[in-house]
Amino acid sequence: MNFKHLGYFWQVAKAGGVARASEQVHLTPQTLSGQIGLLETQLGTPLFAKKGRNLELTDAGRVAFGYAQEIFDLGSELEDSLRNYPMRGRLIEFRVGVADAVPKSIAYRLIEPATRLTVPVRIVCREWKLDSLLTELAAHRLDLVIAGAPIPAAARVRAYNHRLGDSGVSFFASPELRKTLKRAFPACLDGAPMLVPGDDTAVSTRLLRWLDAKSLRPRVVGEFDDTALMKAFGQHGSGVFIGPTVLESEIKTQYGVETLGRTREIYEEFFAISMERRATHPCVVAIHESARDGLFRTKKSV
Amino acid sequence: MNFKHLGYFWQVAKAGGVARASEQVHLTPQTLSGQIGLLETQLGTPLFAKKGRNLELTDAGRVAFGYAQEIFDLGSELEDSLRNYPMRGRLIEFRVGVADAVPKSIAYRLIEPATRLTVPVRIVCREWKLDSLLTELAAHRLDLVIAGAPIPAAARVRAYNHRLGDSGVSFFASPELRKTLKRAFPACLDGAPMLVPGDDTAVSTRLLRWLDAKSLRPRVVGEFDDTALMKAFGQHGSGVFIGPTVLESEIKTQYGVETLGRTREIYEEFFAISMERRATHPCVVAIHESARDGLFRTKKSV
DNA sequence: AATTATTCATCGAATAATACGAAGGATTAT
DNA sequence: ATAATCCTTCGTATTATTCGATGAATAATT
Repeated sequence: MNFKHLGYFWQVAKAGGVARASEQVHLTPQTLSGQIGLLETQLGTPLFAKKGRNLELTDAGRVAFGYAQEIFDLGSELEDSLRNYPMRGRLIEFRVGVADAVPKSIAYRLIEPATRLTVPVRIVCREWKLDSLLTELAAHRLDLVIAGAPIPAAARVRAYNHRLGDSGVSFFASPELRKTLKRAFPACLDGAPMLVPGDDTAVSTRLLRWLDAKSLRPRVVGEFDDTALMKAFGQHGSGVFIGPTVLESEIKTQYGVETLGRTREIYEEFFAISMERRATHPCVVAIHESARDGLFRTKKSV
Repeated sequence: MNFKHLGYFWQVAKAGGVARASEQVHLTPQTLSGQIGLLETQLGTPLFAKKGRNLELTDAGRVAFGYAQEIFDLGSELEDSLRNYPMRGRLIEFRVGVADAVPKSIAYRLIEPATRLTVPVRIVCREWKLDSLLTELAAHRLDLVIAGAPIPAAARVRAYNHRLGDSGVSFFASPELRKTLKRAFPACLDGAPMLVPGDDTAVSTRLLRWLDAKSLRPRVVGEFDDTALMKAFGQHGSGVFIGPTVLESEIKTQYGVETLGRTREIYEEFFAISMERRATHPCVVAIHESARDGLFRTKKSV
């Protein structure tokens, strides 16, 4: 794939003709025509067809143009990102927002790779409702937002989602509460006291739908926006609660609770939301790389 | 942005050194070294740092590598797509699946551009539950799936979502039913008979949450997987029903119903799901292009 | 129907980018 | 210490690209 040829093709397609493009690029028409010809023979299919005295993209040309558009957009984005890159040795600030529905321990695991850069980093962590964080992100007062759901379409913000990972959920109960449950999982949930996440979270929707599908009707004794608070109530036996399976052993030891069961039919997803299509901030790059390499898979879980 | 330089940088980063890369690319080390040096001066930041007698990516280098990876992936994907492109003149088959929750008229508007290619096209339309369609897609028996929601994470299919557009929803009622409603919108919905979409659709979740937030409690007299059937019931006054605002005038004339009101707080989204990250099938390209150019915005609506 | 102004395609000559060999500095292994 | 790797710098040779001139096709104008 010769990217120089592709670049000329892209310019000509944008300009709508060899002549117009040649002015913009400061090259002669015959150069462009020749280079595009080379690209066409290399790809084995014509990209332009004559329409009157103008050129028009063929269907294959339209496919190629779509790719070219994306490729050169990425190229100039790369240039922008690195042109004024922070000098090495200077302190880098990384401002990250965490939606309050995301478990703290998950947030830590996701963000932690950002602290392991070669350059010194100062992390500024902000926790809030997702829509407030997105506003801050749009105003460039945040570099990244960690959330449990992609950007809602209602929030008219031009930002990009990057799926970092997911996890099934486990059901937990304090030892005393567990003794009161007679039946096996998941039947034991029917009529059991239960703590659920706030109703504007994705996982609460999935949980309620799952319970409904299984005809299980627990008594909902509490609804929490903050999962840490929910676990604290659960620790003292207020009710059964759920948490990501990847944190199962951690939750058990930290809160002294036991696992009732687990399912992959309910799941939590985690997203990094940023203004650029691709990461430019070194900390964001580190987070993405780490997530891609199986943040959760490496641990013995799921 | 010199893509040749970037390509060498990419090769060297992958191979983990100039020497190893030089063997794979059949070039001498000093060539690679020099070309990368040019890239670095052009970008104004070093991409590699010496680590012992080896090279290591700098933070900026990692950013660049991420971009390069994506760029060259796209490049080879483009080559694959066009290398054995269907000969022009031959009949092209386009197999598209439509999730049954998507309104027919929306599906038509989304798919219609695919029929306007220069080459003759035969469209094979399949309508079914989303998960069945995704299975067909994964088996390459479908080229594209049109759905009202992105791929659920539960469906472990490697596919790509492309958001085609969205619309707010309008509330409709037959003239007779409307006369029985005394209050203004949206208060009139309280206690009114209502027809709702099936409970596994995204819009039904948003509708119920919206009603709940406004403390409106309609009598749900019917639940429909197929929106066309829902509208048929609504036509005869069985209950209030919703539809995308972009179809408002069409629904009014076709079913002889009247608009109670509309909101953007409830919305429907439409997605094209395909196996490739970018479209290669000419029909898919046409659909994407048309959607990007504002499929809904051009019509007088929203 | 002939004219004019576009447009793209083709051909050798000029130019700029790229690749290589030789030599040198730096780091690790023997 | 000495050899083996590895990356870099320099000057030159090769290659690919670009250009001007020319020809052929198309569509609007006279």
